[in-house]
Amino acid sequence: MINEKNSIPLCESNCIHEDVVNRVKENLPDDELLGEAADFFKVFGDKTRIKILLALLDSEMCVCDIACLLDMSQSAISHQLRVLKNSNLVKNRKDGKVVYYSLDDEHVKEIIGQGIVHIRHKNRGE
Amino acid sequence: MINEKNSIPLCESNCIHEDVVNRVKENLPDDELLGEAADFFKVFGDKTRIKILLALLDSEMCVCDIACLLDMSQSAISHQLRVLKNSNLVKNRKDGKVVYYSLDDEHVKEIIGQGIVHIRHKNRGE
DNA sequence: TGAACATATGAATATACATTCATATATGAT
DNA sequence: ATCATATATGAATGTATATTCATATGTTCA
Repeated sequence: MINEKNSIPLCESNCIHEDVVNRVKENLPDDELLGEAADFFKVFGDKTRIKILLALLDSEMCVCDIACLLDMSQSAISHQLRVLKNSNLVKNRKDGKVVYYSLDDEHVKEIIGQGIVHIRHKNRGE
Repeated sequence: MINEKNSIPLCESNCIHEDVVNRVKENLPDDELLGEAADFFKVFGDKTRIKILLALLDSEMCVCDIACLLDMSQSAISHQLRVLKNSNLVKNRKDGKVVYYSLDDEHVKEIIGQGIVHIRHKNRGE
């Protein structure tokens, strides 16, 4: 069935509030930036990585120690450290056989902090 | 081959820097809280959801308009809104057939803002 | 009551990704 | 040079999840 001109807007083809949609559309940051933002938060969306970041907030650590701390395999930790490094959240230095990782972003603490604030707020409310 | 007593600590079974590991272990928040924090950030780790949140930062919107804005199906948006609602990031009100969604967390703006700051900083540096 | 419509939802599918396993690389010690 | 060790990495696997599709629910209007 074809929509006639001046018919009541259908949801599938038209917006109900076209003015709102147009205004919001103009204000949205560009798509690529939003994709990068999503990828950034995705990094924090894993318990193992959160733990690694919090651990490094305390002090630099080698792969081996992180694996020991979290009771996980060296390989798993190494893979995750690569993710964190690709996201520019950690950096590393090599000392002989040992590779030490440390934070490379001064915002990590605040970001995780805000997440925890949200949780506490939410847990209190319900 | 069995490790003898007093042998040099092996990475797989022992930590290299036991003191550091022990100190960090004491300072780590409890496991459940970290899991919730990870789940919280996971919600931000999706481009569609980031867009929805940013849109709602501007004004409340109905499902239909959000679908129109993002050029996605009503069903996909509805599913994502449920995720956002379960995370207490959005709330809704019903007006006849139409359901309007709006933000339910005053931190959303700052959290996404920090993500974008990180991206810009990173993109500048390389 | 029945038709049109806005939204919600369960199942299916396709894709992303975390961990494991096996192995490669690099460094230090003997 | 050989061996032990610390880390990195590619492939495989299992699990999580984003979207689609079909359909259910709830509301308005005639």
